[in-house]
Amino acid sequence: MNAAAPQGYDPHAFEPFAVTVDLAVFTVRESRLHVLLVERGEEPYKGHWALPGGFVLPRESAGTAARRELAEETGLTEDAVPSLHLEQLRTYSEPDRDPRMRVVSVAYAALVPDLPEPRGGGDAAGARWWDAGRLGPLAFDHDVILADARARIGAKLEYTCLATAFCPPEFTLGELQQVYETVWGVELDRPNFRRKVLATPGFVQAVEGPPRRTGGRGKPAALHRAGAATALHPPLLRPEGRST
Amino acid sequence: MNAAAPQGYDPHAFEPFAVTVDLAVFTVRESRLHVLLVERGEEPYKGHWALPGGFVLPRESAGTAARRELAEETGLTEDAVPSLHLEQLRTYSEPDRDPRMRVVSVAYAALVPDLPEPRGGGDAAGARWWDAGRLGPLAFDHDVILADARARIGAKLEYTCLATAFCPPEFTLGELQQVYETVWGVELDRPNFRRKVLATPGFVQAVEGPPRRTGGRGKPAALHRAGAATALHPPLLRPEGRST
DNA sequence: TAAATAGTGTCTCTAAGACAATATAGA
DNA sequence: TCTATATTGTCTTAGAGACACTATTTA
Repeated sequence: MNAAAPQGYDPHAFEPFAVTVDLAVFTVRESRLHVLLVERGEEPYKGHWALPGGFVLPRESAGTAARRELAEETGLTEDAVPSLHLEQLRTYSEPDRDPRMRVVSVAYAALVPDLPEPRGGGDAAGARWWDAGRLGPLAFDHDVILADARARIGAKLEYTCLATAFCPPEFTLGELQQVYETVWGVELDRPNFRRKVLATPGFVQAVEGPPRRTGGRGKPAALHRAGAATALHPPLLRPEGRST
Repeated sequence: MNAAAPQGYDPHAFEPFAVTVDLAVFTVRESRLHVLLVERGEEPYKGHWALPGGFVLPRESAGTAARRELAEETGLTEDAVPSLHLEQLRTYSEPDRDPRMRVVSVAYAALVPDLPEPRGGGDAAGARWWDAGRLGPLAFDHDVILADARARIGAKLEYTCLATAFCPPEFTLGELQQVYETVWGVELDRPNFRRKVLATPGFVQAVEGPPRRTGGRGKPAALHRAGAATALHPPLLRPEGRST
């Protein structure tokens, strides 16, 4: 953008680039990784499912557009959305990724706790959660975006405290472990997981009041909140470097 | 890009988005991290230094544009460029990041071995290497992009075999260690570094022929090539989690 | 009681950190 | 010789993996 424009370049003369955002919104539901998809009502890919997203408006950054879309698609209240984890993934710009026109899409990954089914605020009329392990082909290049998003999230669980973003404000260590096991597709040893989490300062903080909560019929578990730490040193490496 | 366009949206009616790439090209020179910058000859930021970059052409992907710019700016031959490490960093899209028009820029980081001063093939007339630790403010938001790029590269040295991308085809373990020390800004214990690198299958492979090379006046070191591995399991963590 | 989940303790082993000692070059 | 770099080896310690055992709930 600092180099001279190509000879004779005039931004208005070329077919312009459209810039959009696409969102891979993940949650953990019933021990399965789920992703929020919307059904396309128009060609191309009519009837296929796609990642939610939309145009970046003329005075918006891509990040702002992504947060706006996230609020619209999840139907969450204004004050709940800013606390959700949303991170830029990468940008997809193959010339023919959309047959209608030249569209460059900035992809984002969002992590949310288990939410009710979306009641579309905007375009999300046909939005629902899908088991990320049982998806047919998605519209456009969204299979690739989704795979990249899963890989990124799985990797970040190793060296960040991101897993708490999947949990409600108060959670048990068992629930936190479920997040790791679900995203990584492995089983972890409970005592060792517990030792690691508690040994990392700021990962979680115990909720002092002795209230406890049951997960079914065993012993109630102590509740925790997300701590202030964001990085995990040393990391919590997934067994054998499998990537699902 | 799947949601309906905003009411009355016509791609030609709005001020269009321009899409560019910006490159943070790094090398290690004389034990210092260097970055390739170009001097701006026009307003805005005339006389300031900036990351090399340019427009994404109508039939190009951003990745293709980045590789094209990398070839132009480094002045390398066609066959040398494809082997260089080039990775997408993230996209910068604040509405006012360029005062002239709406420009969305996809940033890339490139790692190259120590190269001669660039003799500009194209727009790179005023291109040169700068010590990344002694930079004045750059044009546009390029300080932010550069900082993000350094952080990413430093982090990736921990869990990938990327460091070899800074080295010539054959290198000594001391040179490889220099890469880590320079990028991280720390000193590492030589025997331990050596043990770790050699214990990671596929990180480096010894060059069998007993040719050796001197770095000054000590004992000559054995030569190695980059191996086939890309990931580092377990990672080579930087001491104390400092981020320079 | 049995079954299920939460939590504690312990042993082992890998690998990283510290650092001594040896090897081979140039000045 | 001395100095500088490369290379090998050893001791210690932090932390992960495996797993036995105890605690507290519901059925």
